[in-house]
Parts: sequence; structure tokens; C-alpha cells
Amino acid sequence: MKNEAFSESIEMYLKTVSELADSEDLVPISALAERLGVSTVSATEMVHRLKKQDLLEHLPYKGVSLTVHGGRRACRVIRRHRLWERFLVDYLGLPWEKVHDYACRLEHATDTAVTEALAIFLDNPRTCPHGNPIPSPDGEMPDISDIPLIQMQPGDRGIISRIHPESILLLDYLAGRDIRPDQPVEFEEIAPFNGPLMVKIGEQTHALGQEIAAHIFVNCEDEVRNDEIA
Amino acid sequence: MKNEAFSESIEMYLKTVSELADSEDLVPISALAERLGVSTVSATEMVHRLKKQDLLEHLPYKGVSLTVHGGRRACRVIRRHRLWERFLVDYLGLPWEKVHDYACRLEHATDTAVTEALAIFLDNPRTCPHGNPIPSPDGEMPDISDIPLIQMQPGDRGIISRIHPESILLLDYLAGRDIRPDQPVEFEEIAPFNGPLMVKIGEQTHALGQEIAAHIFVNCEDEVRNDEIA
DNA sequence: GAAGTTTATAAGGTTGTCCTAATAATATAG
DNA sequence: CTATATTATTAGGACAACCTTATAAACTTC
Ligand SMILES: [Mn+2]
Ligand SMILES: [Mn+2]
Ligand SMILES: [Mn+2]
Ligand SMILES: [Mn+2]
Repeated sequence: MKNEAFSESIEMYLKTVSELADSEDLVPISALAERLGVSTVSATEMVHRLKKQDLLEHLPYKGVSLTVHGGRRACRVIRRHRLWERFLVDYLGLPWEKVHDYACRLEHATDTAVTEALAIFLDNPRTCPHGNPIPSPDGEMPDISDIPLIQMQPGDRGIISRIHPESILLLDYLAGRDIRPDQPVEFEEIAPFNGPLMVKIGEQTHALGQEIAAHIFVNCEDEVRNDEIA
Repeated sequence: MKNEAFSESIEMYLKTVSELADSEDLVPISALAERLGVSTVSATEMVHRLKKQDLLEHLPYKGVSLTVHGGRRACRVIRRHRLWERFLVDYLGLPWEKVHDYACRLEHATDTAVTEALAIFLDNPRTCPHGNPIPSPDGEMPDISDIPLIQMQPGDRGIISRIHPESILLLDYLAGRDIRPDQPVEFEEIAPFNGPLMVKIGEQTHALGQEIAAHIFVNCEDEVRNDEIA
């Protein structure tokens, strides 16, 4: 039960599987490879290695999922990441859209003792600056019940809860238009032929591509949620 | 003039050369290898690589020294290290003797933007918690005029200025006896046959080995310094 | 100046993480 | 059910950092 240290590479694989598993529970190796910026061959190689270490499972031609063990490791990395983001924004005053990258380096270089002292210093924040929940020290992810903007219906209103998964490109784009957690949203309409979503955020109406709308999560106003009607 | 990112390994080599160069200005590759915990063959290999990149010079059978360019890179790493140490001690309340190791990981994962924001947050501290000066953002090391305890004469008094170079073993030892910067010292005597130094620090008298005494620096009371009499 | 110590180089490996190109297996959709 | 697209595997390498063992060169000391 020793605390073997994982390489930065392994931590990034675990973290990425965890992040991508939120949308669909089996993550295709190709999706992993793309997000990590490596070839599918390299990703496959690594998946095999991680499978051997009992950190994830792989259903060929379907995708990968984390074991309980792997999930805990991933959550620990994510915890460090999100705590650092809070610190960088709240105390160092660094820009909302930049801290994701800074934290992505720090997350691999942070001792547990530092992580927990930081959590106390920050007064145990519940979320990162982009709205994502911070896992517990022992690697448990709080569950949440928001929905992606793309699943809303015309007329629905709500409050942006989080941006997920995060990436510089996306955060940069959103920061440029003041789209961030706690802003009120109203879904106006969706353009035909899989066109963009017209969404009022704050005072402005934006035309958001479907890709982007899948990454913006919203707490809908308390009405019966109507996703299961299909 | 691009800001090529160096590997953790390269950064540690540069930093270590810089630290060891304080005592003697040519650092033997063997000393480098020992401090980095690698074989002399590996260290030699790396020295050649760094020479090719114009980061250091090597006089065979004498030792290595940093180029101006290499010195600046080293100081940048050291700056990050010592700023993190300040943060870890002053804000996270982590133990004086432990933060050296924590910072040794963070120093390689810290963007310039983060470093400078941190410096501002900390109000541009002049020294690390172990008393060592923090280089400027552009890689200049402030010069100091303290002397190692081992160069003091019986009867001399002063104030401990810093512990250098740092290592966990040493810091642990000193922390256990409350030997740290700002404590008053009085050199009592040196035991014969290269024996330990008897030194009064605070209220207590300690018998310190010569190795250790070489790592404790002191600001002597303002009297004519008498090192050059030999 | 010969002996012994320190330092450097040479030779041959290992490991982790990445790559391209080519081929094989499976899934999915018309 | 076959064609096309997706996914997996195989083969062959590259590269940075490490290693051990052995030999050669230079310094130091008596
Ligand atoms: Mn990362
Ligand atoms: Mn975030
Ligand atoms: Mn380090
Ligand atoms: Mn220090």
C-alpha cells in the first residue's frame, strides 16, 4: 500500500480519462490520444501499461474506463489542479483563462502535504474558478446534477455552473465574451441543420457552436427536467 | 532568443553548479554527480551536452563553471525555488526543514508569469526561509558578504545569516537544535585534530562538525575581518 | 619520476515515452 | 451483407537520462 509516485505522463492519462469519462463512460483511445496530443499507437501502448497496473480497463473497440484504484489517483491529480487554479486566480490575480495551463504543470509537482496545506489556506473551496468541483483528499469526486447547454430546450433558463472539460482554446474564447460560471443564461433557439445555438448570456446574445455548447454546463431553473422525453 | 524550456534534469544540473560554485569557483564533476545522486559518467555526459548548448564551461580535470547564459538560467530556477519556500513556510505553515524538498519539485513546474505574480503576492522577499538571497527576475544573484562559521576565530560573535547549500539531512539536523538564521552565535573554540567546533547558538552550546560548520554562514560583528591574514 | 589517486572516456545496456508506416480486426451503415 | 470507417497491432526507430564495467589520461605526492 505504498504511495508509488506516478510520472507526469501517467498522471495526465489518468486525469484525462477521468475528465472525458464524464460525457460517455467508455473513453475511446482515439479521444484520449487527441486530447493528450499523442499518436493513437502511443496511447494504446500506455493504456496497456496502465491496464497491467490495474489502473484502468479496456474493452477493445469500445474504449477505456478507470478502475476504482485508477479513479482515485486521477481525482488526486484533479484535486491538486483545481486547488492551484483557485490559488492562482484568487491570490495571485492571474487570468481566469490562463491558470488552467499553469496548474497543469504544478499538479504533477505537488506533494500531498503541500496540497492539504493549500486546501486549508484556501479554506477548502468547493470548486475551481471554472466551476468544476474539487475532489476530496482521498480521491472522491462530488456528484453534480447540472446539464450541458446543448441539452437545454428553447425557452429554458439557468445559471452557468461550469466549463468542462477545460482547454486553453475554449477558455480563451469564453473569456473573450465574458461567458463564465454564475452568469444567467437563456436558451433562445437553435438554428436548423445542426446550426449554432442562440443563447442569451448576461446581456448579450451569442451564437455558440454545438461543440462549445457541450462544454458549458448549466443549473437549470427548477422545472421538471425534460431530457428523458427524447 | 526564444525561451526554450529546459528539462527538470537540466535545470537541476544548472542549479547545482550554481550552488556549489559559491564555495569554489570550479565545481568538480564528481561533486556535481554526488549531489545529484547520479554516476560520474552520467554527469560527464550531461556536462558535455550543456557545454554544447553554451550553458557551462569545462576545464578537464579541474571542474565546470556556468557561462553568463547558464548562470542566468540557474538563477531563475533558484528564484522560483526560494519564492516557493517563502510561500510554503509563511502562508501554508509547512515546516522550515521540509519545504526545501517540496520547492525542489515546484521549481520546475512554474511558469514565469506565476513566479512573478507570486513574488508580488509575497511582497518581493529578499531571502528564503533559510536565509539565502532571492535572485532578481532576470537572473542576477545579489551579492552578500557573510562568512562560513568555519572561518570564524575563537571569540568571534555574529548572527547566523543563512544555511548553504541546503539539503534535507542538514536542515533536519539543524531544525532539531534550533539552529537557524537570525540566531546569535559565539564561536568558543575548536577541538584539536580537526575536531568539532564549539559554538554557542542562542542559549545552547553545540559541538558542530566541520562539514556542518561550512554550511552555516554568519554575519560577523563589525570588526576588521581577518580572513586574509591566513 | 614512479605510485597512487582522481578524473575522463569508451563500450554496451536499460527504461520510459514518444514517433511513422503498414497491416489486421472489428464495427457500422447503406 | 458488403463497403467504409474506426480501432488495434506489429515492426522498426528515436531520444533523453540513466546505469555498470573497463581503460586511459592527468594530476599529486613522496
Ligand atoms: Mn498536467
Ligand atoms: Mn478549472
Ligand atoms: Mn528541483
Ligand atoms: Mn531555502
